[in-house]
Amino acid sequence: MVMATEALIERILAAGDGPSASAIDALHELLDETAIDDGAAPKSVAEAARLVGLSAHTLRYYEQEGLVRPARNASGYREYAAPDLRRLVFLTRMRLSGMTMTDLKRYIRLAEQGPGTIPERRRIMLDQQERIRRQIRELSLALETTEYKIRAYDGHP
Amino acid sequence: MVMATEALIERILAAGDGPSASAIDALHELLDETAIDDGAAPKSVAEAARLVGLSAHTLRYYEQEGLVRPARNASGYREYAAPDLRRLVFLTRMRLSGMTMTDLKRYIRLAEQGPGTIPERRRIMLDQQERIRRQIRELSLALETTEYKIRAYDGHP
DNA sequence: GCTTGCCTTCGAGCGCGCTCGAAGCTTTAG
DNA sequence: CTAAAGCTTCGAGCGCGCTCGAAGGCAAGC
Repeated sequence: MVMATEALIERILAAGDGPSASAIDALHELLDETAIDDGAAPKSVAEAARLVGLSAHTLRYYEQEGLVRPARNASGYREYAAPDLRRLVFLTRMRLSGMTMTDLKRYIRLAEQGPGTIPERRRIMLDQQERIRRQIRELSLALETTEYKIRAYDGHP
Repeated sequence: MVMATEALIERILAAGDGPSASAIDALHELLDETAIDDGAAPKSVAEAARLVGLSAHTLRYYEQEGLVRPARNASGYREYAAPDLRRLVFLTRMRLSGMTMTDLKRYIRLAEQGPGTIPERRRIMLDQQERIRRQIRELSLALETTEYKIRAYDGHP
């Protein structure tokens, strides 16, 4: 299963057209969350926003919703350290995959309650995984449809 | 490219867990739009809605937005014939793949203006195709993340 | 003839996830 | 010393795509 997925990703990435300029693509360099350097200086809200391709406004909103709790410096400015950034990457991926704010808030709340909530968190991830698979199936169908239309427009019978 | 995508779809579908009960899955039986029988009696709004997994309310809304124009019977009831149903399947797939109502309206308007608009329609489909590919890449990344979490929860080091 | 259920139009409402702007403090550059 | 850029909080607003409810017409079964 894991192998099938990795092969799939390879295929899709190979089928792409080189490095893209999309803000979202920043995440592609962060495939492994541990790629975020623990030793680096903490990031400001704008830097963190750039990292995950969201706006600073949105990051503040996420904090307000309890999804992330960056430390503050002496002036009250947010400081996103490595664990905060890793969490942001996680949050962004889950949001992009269609997980709702409600579910994400529930998940983070559980995560902050310690290991006792692991079974429930595991369940949430399994459900989300199923939703993602269904979405990929839907997208594949839509992709086929565009291919069909384009072929027709290009005069293929 | 087409081959790579089809191989991809096969993999994903093979990785699934058999027939699902999701309303959206109705579309999977309609992979080929020509699978809709031209000879069959036209469908009511509720039947058409069931076919594509939307609500009757939504179908009326689509009509109001000019996306589809079913005929009416003597009592003013909508009658979705085969071409209308095919269009509904197309619309639903495009919506599920994240195409906006605005773009879809533009596309349909062009389609109703005849073959002169084919270059522009082709362009729209190419853009949509690119968007779908990016989405699949994002979803693959999210899928990996869920797999990573689940493995961690299952105690894999 | 009456009930049941599906159909019609219309306009208003809504949930989600941001998104923005105002008013003010801090830091940096010149 | 000043200006510019970036940070803070707060509350309001918004765009999308439905979603719903009211008020009434039509068709079929008892």
